Amino acid sequence: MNEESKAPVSFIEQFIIDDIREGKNDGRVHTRFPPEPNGYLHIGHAKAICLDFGMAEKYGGKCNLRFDDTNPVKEEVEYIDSIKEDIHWLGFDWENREFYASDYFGKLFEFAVDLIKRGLAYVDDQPADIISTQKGTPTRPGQASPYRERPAEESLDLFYRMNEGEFEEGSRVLRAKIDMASPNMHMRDPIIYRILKTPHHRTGDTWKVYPMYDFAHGQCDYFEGITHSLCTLEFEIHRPLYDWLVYQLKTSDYRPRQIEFNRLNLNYTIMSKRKLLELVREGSVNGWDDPRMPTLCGLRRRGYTPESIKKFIDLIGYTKVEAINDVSLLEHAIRDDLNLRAPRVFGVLDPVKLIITNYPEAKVEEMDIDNNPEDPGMGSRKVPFSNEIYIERDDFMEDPPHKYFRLSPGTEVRLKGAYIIKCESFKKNEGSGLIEEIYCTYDPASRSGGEAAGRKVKGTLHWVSAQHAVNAEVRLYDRLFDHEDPAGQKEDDYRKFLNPDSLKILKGCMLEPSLASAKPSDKFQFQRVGYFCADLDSKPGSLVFNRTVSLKDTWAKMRK
RNA sequence: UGCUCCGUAGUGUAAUUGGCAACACGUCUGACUCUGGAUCAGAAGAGUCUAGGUUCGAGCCCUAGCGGAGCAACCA
Repeated sequence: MNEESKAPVSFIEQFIIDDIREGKNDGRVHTRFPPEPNGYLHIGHAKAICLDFGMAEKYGGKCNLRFDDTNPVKEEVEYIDSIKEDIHWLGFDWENREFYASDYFGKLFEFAVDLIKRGLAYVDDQPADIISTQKGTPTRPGQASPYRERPAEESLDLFYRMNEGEFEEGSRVLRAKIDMASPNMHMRDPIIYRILKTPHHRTGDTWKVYPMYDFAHGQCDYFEGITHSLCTLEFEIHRPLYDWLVYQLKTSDYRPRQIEFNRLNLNYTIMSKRKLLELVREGSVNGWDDPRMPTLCGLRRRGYTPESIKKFIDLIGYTKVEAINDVSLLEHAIRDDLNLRAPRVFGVLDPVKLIITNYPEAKVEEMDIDNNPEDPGMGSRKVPFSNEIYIERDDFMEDPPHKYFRLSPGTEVRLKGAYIIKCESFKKNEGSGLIEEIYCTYDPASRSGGEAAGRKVKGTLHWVSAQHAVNAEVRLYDRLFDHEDPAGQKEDDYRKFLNPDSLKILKGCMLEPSLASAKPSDKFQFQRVGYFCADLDSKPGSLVFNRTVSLKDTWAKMRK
């Protein structure tokens, strides 16, 4: 027996625990993740993936990957590979259980035939708008279709002919015969099969009729032996239909159970696949994997790790409350993760030249600097130091305000891993007001690790030797929208809230030479600045880094 | 004016058979630091949507309201 964890479990996990204890379905746990291949996975899907695969893993069960491909008009093969890649990236595996709803088209068709024979389904010859108005409204019961009592043999004949391609799309549908007066709209003789002549990406033109979601999902669960069918809240109202269909299908005591949880919402972004597609098509972002996108490929390119995403999802939990999560929690999760594993490096984003006037011009020293103070095991590296260096423009002020700990005329500051320097003078372009060069002297005895190294100074700066620096482009990403809930504004289109400053491209950034060999997706902490990762576009000689997330900055906060 | 679901600090979650409302993020202090950003310590912040009821005792149970979300695609 494993020792029980004391952490509280979600209501879903509690259901699973109870079901196991009661011996339901022989105590099996078998879940499924059922994406529709019509777009890229986003962090909201990650929440479902972590639950589906996570519960199976934790309770010794299995989780199937099942593509929900019942609508050939909307679905494309191109998405299938990206979906599989993203799930694997998160660290989950479905082994050989890669299924498709279309695998079951034959069995589903047979089941439909069976329902017709049992008088539980009928072909309706009416057009969509008539069927729709006959359905009534949530407050008013529906009316029976004139075809509702049509003989089974007639429906059967028509259904077969529908599938032969004899009838036009939209001319006839197959409906379950349930209850036109049900307070639940989904029980008012739902359409279960429609005619579609678009070829299917897997079954080609074998079929001319395709099952609707409601007629496929629960039955597929049943065919696969799924025990816990976990989905989002909006399917709650479908559950009676799910149960009704499974009841008609069942041949034993085994029953899959649908449980609904809240979807993931994040502030300052949108999660709708349709809108994300619009952003891509309209060029508001540079593709599905734009680092500003909440897609898994976007987050990956941005520098997020799978561990950080799982941690975040773990933190927000599963409930039935429609919640809007704060991005700062996501940012906390990635900082927390990268803090332990990202090597520290020096990168000057907005360089200004600093000349150490008493340091020999031709001299170069190799400074030994820790790769990660959080983890001595990560070792150290040599960083060249010389008389001309770059520091951050922000790190010098001609007229510093109170509590400014950085460099200004007459003050001292520590160059991280090197010497203490004192600003003696500076050169300013009188036209632009821009500082062009800063002149300092250094204290040779203050070298890190040296005899007088213990001397305290208020500030420590990062720096890069000018002659050794490698040039790079740095992309500063910020939230995609400047409104907390861009999609929730009734009056305004979400596009109105696109943040014009969501991407700032910096050229001519100066990085320490060790970064010259950085490979795409390598992650670093640019000390005092933030976490960065080499972009897919990065190549030796033309380096590109993405800012994943900035470090917390109390100075910046003080200035507000 | 139907049905279903949901209302706990700013945000997200806890509070296993009713027992002084807890944790994380965020915010604010302070300490420490060769990352102002790590870390550590501490603080503020809800009396659990409202009103009744049951009970010695209710966030948990009951009733009635109020508020929010979802449901009327040949989408999933």
